[in-house]
Parts: sequence; structure tokens; C-alpha cells
Amino acid sequence: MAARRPRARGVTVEDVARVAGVSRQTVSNALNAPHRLKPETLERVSAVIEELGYRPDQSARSLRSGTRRIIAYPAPVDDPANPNALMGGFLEAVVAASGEAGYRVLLVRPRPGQSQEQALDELIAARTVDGFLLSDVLRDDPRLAHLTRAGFPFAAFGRTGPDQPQSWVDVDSAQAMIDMVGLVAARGHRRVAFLASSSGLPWMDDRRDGFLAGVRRHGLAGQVYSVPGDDPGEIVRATRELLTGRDRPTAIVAGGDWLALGVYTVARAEGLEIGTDLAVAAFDDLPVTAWLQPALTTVRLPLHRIAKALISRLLQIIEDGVTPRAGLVLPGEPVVRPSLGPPNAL
Amino acid sequence: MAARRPRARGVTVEDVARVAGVSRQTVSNALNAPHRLKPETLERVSAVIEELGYRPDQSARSLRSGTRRIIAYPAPVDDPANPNALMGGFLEAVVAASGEAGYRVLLVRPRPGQSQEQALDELIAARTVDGFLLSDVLRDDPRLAHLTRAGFPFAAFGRTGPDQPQSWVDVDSAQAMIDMVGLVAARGHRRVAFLASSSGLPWMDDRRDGFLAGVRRHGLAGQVYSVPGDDPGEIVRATRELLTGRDRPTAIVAGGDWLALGVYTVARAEGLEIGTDLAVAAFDDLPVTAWLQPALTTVRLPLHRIAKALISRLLQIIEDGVTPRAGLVLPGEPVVRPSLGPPNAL
DNA sequence: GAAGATCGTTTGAACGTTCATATCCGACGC
DNA sequence: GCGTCGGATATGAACGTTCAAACGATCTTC
Repeated sequence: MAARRPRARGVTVEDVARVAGVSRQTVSNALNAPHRLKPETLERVSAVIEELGYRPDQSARSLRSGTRRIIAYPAPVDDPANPNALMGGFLEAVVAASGEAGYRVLLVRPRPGQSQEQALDELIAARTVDGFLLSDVLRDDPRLAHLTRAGFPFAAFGRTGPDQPQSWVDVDSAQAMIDMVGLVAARGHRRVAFLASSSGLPWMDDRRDGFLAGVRRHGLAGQVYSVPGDDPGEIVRATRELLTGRDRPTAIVAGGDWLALGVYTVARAEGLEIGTDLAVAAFDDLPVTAWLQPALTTVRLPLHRIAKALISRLLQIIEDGVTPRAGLVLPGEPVVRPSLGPPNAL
Repeated sequence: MAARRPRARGVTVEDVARVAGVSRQTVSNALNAPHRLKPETLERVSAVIEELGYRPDQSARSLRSGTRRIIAYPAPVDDPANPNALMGGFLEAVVAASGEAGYRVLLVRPRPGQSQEQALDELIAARTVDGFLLSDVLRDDPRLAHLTRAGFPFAAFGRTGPDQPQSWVDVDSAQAMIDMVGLVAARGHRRVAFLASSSGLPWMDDRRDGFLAGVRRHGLAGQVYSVPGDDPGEIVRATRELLTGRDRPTAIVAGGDWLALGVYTVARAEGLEIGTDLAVAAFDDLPVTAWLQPALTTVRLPLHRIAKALISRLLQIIEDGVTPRAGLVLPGEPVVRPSLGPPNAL
């Protein structure tokens, strides 16, 4: 068995050196430290490299130099009930940003029966990657604690603890929410509800806190409504309760576009016209919102800037050993669309 | 600058050998060929491996053995106008399937200014990966031609050419569509339209051909309607044209859920009740369809089976040098929901 | 009882690169 | 003329693993 095909021998540094009439090290320098070569030597060697199509063997390079040029991204589990459609866009941005820096992204996930920490340890111990990029960071996320203890480079989309590396980047959800509530207040609304998913996720809490701060600042009557679970059925049920109770809010701010989908569904069933009878705003700007009628007012996340900043911070740790002193907060951008109603609706 | 942190020396095979009182190779065998060891030796060595937390250095292993245990997945560009939400689910399935086989997934994308083939070549020449997993395969896909010429292992989600390795897996879209048209016909519909995105994508053509075959078989009046582009505006415009023209179809089969979203939007605007005035069916079963009212009849793709089959075929090529003689076709599963209307609607 | 055969283990080499150091060579200072 | 410097290139070693082959012990076989 295992009729392994004959090992595909590639072009090595030795081959290039022979053809160019220089030594191994000179070829290596042509790629890694071109300034050390006399211009004419560099040109000659480069020509031969091009001609033979030489690429340094990644394994050999890693073994000797200790650098892999690979970043691991522990993929959040994609719950079909609550597809983190944001993940698609974020991953996209991460791949682009790391590609530009000459790094590649390795998608990892714990094997069945393996804890998250064990999965990280395996990658560290086998020296497979140079660092980790984390997203969906929880409060007291065990992964952060573990990587901090191991002293292994990482960067996180979402705030880390005070005694952990401040290599995080996050969106100023609170401010974006305050702005959003301001827009709602400017349209004359007084009774406003925040629709949250329950689970105590940090980003949801930030958005809720921002909502509450906005409500306080603008002297509105604000109410927080939590959905017990993540699936459409539960969201619809909770939203219906909210919209059919007494003192129905005239505006709903949802903690995410996914929740806003439920608001649209219920509003339609109850004969409420969004933008007129009910103002709706949300968060994330998922692609699917392009289909909503009327178009949804929401907060757009600067995913490309986030990814770029994360990669930049991570590489600073990996390549220069410099850990950022403070996290980076980027603004979310409220995008006003008809679901909020005209400027002076009430 | 570059205050590179001191190289984190890990546990090596030598350390384990010393502690266990055996040779390097015996430790290596304990991991790679346990049957060669006397049971008691194996146990002793395993215990030391466990105790010291030894993991073979991936780079060293790759360098010597020529196998990387990494599969590259060229990530389709995630067009925000037509988010391949399927990609999320498929990628998910691929990561799971390859993880089970002990392989990891490297996400790759051509650098700016780099062609797809060049990006593949770079990975091949640098010996970074063992094989490629391709999706969104086009007719005469240049990537397939290139990998075939290079003799490099790959597996494709989508049919390959006749002179290329038959290492593909695909969904029997045509049959699923024929079945779907059967369901439509059984509900008494006679004028049926197929809504396609234009771009000449193989999977869309397969679905269209299946539709036409179904229409012929059931003696219906079938019409194919192509949307010039992919963004919501165009889809809505084309759909409106279709639904407001004379001889309006009583049933629409969309080439994808994304297109069906347009049908829902237009139907609502035109006052047509889906499931009563208009039957709607589609393809893909994206998560977002959970929000549609009434629920959408669509074709579910066996993404996990597909991913498993792809990985299995790819590893057979990589590890055993065996190229499958024929492609594998898996059935799509029509899921009947209220959008199709009750069994005898007309 | 000697010549194989089998099993379990060890030994030396090799994978392809980069690090650390050495060597060469021309220029310069005294 | 001699020593010194500095830039450009070359040499030997090392990274940690697995391969290929050798080794020693125990078991068959005639």
C-alpha cells in the first residue's frame, strides 16, 4: 500500500548557487538581505532565481529560522441558528491583511473531544504557527489566559483583561449606540427599546450599555429586552411580546441585524409599518440587510481597518517583540436608512 | 531593532529518548509506527511523551518526510453584492472533515497583482501544502488545468474536464431540479419560470438544465429568465419584469435562495401572496431563509458529506497516490416548505 | 549446532535552509 | 611597506525530524 509518488524534488538554493556561480549564502542573502550584495551580484542571482523558479522550501526555512509566516485563526463555530455572517466578512479582511504582510492564515478548530486550550497548545508545541488571531473574545476568555501564560503572541478582536497583553482592537460600540440613540431621539421618539440576545456576550453588553447611556443622555424612556436564545423562533416570540405589550415602544434598537430581521417579521405580521409606525435600527450591516424593505439603519463595522490593525499589532509582537501598551478602539459608523423614518417623524 | 525574543526551545525527540532510555528512532516510531515497538516499550515511551508534552516539530517533520499535513483552500472572493453565504457553511464542513483526518486548512488568496495560477505555484514551489481543495469551479477553470499540468494533488467541488483527474465531487443539481419541478407540477402549475443569475456559472447552468428537463418531462410551459447582474437592485428589477409581464408564471423556481429573496420582495410589493398566488422554490438552503414568510421550499446541499468526500479523495491522492477514476455525485435534498403552496393548490 | 529468519532497536545520514563565523580583497592611514 | 578596516562573499554547523540500513538477540530449520 501507500504507493507514495516519488518525492518531487524541487529547485534548491544549491542549484541556484551553482548556476549563478556564487555560494549558498549569497543566494539566501539575495532574498533575505539584498542590501548586502553588490548590485551586479544581486541582479545576476535574482535573474537565476527567476529563471529556475526557485522558492525557498518553507519547512527548511522554518526549521532553521524559527519563523513560520503562518497565523492561526481559531474559527468560531458557525452555529446554523445564528450564522455569524460577520465571520465571512471578517475572515475575508483578515486573509487580505495578512496576505499583504506575507503571512498566511491557518484555520483551526479543536478536534472532537479536545478543549480550545489543548488545540492551541498543540499548535504551539508543534511550532506550526507564529501567532494567533482571536475573535469573538469572551470576558475572561480562557484562550487569552492560556496564551498569556504561555507567553505566545496573539492579537484579539475584542478587549482583553487588564493583566493581559493589550494587543486588542475593538469597535466603539458604546459610542456608536449613543449616536444611534441620538438619531432616534432627534426623530422625536420617547419610548425606545433595546433588543438583545441573552447570552452575556461582551459585544452585546457593550451595545446595551451604549444604548442605556444614550437613553440617559437624551432623557428617553429606555427598556432592555432580552431574547432567551438565538434561533429565529425565539427571536420572533420575544419581539412579538415586546411589540404587542402595553406601552409599545415607538422605536426599537436591535443589538444586531440578525435580531432586526425578527423585528421586520413581527412588524409585518402585526401590520406595523417600519419607518412610520415603528423606527428600527440595528448593528453589523450584514449583507442580507440589502433585502430589507424599508432599508435598515444600522452600524457598519470597519472590518478591513480592524483586520489590518490586528495583523499589524500581531506582527509587531512576533517580529519585533513589542507588545502594544494599549488597545485600539475604532469607531463604528451609523448608516442611516429609511427604517428610522424621516428626520421629524413624530 | 528586531529585538526578537529568545528562541523558544521546545521539547525534542532527543529529550524524550534520553528520559525514556531509548533511541531517537524508537521515540519516532512510537508516534509514527507504534506496531513496531514491544508493547512495554511503547507504553514507557508514550508515558514520557505525555509527561514532557512532546510534539514533533512540524517544520522538521515536513522537511524530512516531505509531508506537511496542510491543505490549501483558495478562498473565493466574497463579493459583498452576492455573499457566497454557502462558503461559510462549506468552509465549516471542510475544516471539520480535514481536522478529523489530521490535516489543517490554509486559507489562500492571490496577492494583489498576482494571478490565481501564480498563487498556486508559489505554494507548490515553497512546498507549503500537500494539496488543494477547490470550490466554485468554472468551466475550463484555469486552476484545474494548471494543477493537472503540474501533477499536483487536488480535489474539486464541481466537475473537472475529461482529461483532468476525476477527483471531483458535485451535487446532482439537475436531478434535484427535476424533482423540484415535479413537486411544482403536482401542485397543478402549468406556467413556470426559472430565475437565473446570468454569469454562465456551471452550477447555475446545471440547475437551469435540470429545470428544463423537468419542464419537458412534465409537459409544462417553462421559461428561463436571466438576471443581468448579482446585486439586489438588478434582481428585483428583473423579477418585477417577470411578475408584471403578461402570462405571468404561477410558479417561480429560483436558481438560488439569494434570487428567491428578490422574488419575496417583489411579490410583497405587488400584493402577490406566496404559496397562494405564486409558488416559489429555490436552491441552497441558506440560513437566512429561516426568516422568510412563508418559509421557502429549497434544495439542501449535503455540505458535510461533500466536504468529507473531497477530503477523503484528496488524501487518497496525497497519501496513496491513487487518483479516483470517476467523479462522485451526491444528491441534493428538496425541502418542501409552505412557499410551494398546499399539495393541490390550483 | 550452524545458517537463516524474524523481531525490536540503534546508528549515521539526509532533508534545505539560515546562523555564526571565517576568509578574501581592495582601500586607507601612518 | 605594514597593519587595519570594512564590505562582499564563502564555509561549516545547526535546526529536529525521519529514512535506510545495520545491529544484536531470540527463534527456526535441517
